[in-house]
Amino acid sequence: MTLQPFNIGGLSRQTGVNIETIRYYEKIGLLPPPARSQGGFRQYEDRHLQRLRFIRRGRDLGFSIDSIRALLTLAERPDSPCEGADQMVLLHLDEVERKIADLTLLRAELRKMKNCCGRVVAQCQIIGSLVAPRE
Amino acid sequence: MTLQPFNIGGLSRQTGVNIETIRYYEKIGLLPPPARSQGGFRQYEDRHLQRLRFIRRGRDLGFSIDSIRALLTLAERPDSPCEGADQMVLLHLDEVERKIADLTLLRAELRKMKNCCGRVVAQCQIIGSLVAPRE
DNA sequence: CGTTGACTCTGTAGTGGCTCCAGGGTCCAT
DNA sequence: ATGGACCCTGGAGCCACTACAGAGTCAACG
Repeated sequence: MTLQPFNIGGLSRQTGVNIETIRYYEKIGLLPPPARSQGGFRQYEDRHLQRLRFIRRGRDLGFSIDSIRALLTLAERPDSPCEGADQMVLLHLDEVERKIADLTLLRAELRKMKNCCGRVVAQCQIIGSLVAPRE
Repeated sequence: MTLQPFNIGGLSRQTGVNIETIRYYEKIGLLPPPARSQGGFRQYEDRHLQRLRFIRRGRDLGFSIDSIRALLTLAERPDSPCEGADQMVLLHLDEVERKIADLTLLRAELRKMKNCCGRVVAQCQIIGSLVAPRE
């Protein structure tokens, strides 16, 4: 538990979130604006730290800003049903699985392409398969 | 072999590339500007079709616009050595493999998260793991 | 008390690769 | 001559940041 408020740099170090990104999150209303010092420096408290860690973790898991916004709203109402969260995870999981499938196909294509002729472009398999894909 | 020049809509249909995207490719110098009709319509020829198909295929394979530019330059010089193309494919393959690995980890995390409690947010595993990740 | 140097502020613009739109002009078949 | 499909340009918007300029603040040291 941090008792003293800290600057944006401290918050950045404690969360691994870029300073510019923190300010950006404030601008788009994801992180509440903190108090300011007399000179105008942002003074963060523990609640900001908690919230930013939540956001960071959500981003690391690949959730969009909008999804995180929804998850934060949910998290703030401990008595509300959590189907919404469940749905979002399932949706996102689907998306991730689709991406993995796509990239796996891509990888296969690229593996077919490599092992180039080693000579000149005219015989090059890579260029060739871009001009007309091998079936 | 198409003999008559065709409009942007025709080029779009033959390649599956959006009209707006075609104009964008022209603007960034990826597709050479075609002749124009008296009224100012773009009139494409076979070489544009070939080139755009190459671009499309490169994009489908996940290459960046810059990489495609380089590959096109290579493709235009049939006598040049094709190490460059080889390098680019290998680099891109590495990247794709890294992405697959990342997404696979992500998928595992998301699978751990799902099967939510089915009740309220206070006991919700999803929200919980965003607040403090399970180890 | 003054200076130094690390830190922070605001506002704006840029990234990639498109996509969308408004407000107009063109083309061609009827 | 007209209708409807097509096309034009220029600019803004998308996502989630990132980079920068030019200025101001803070705290420790001498």
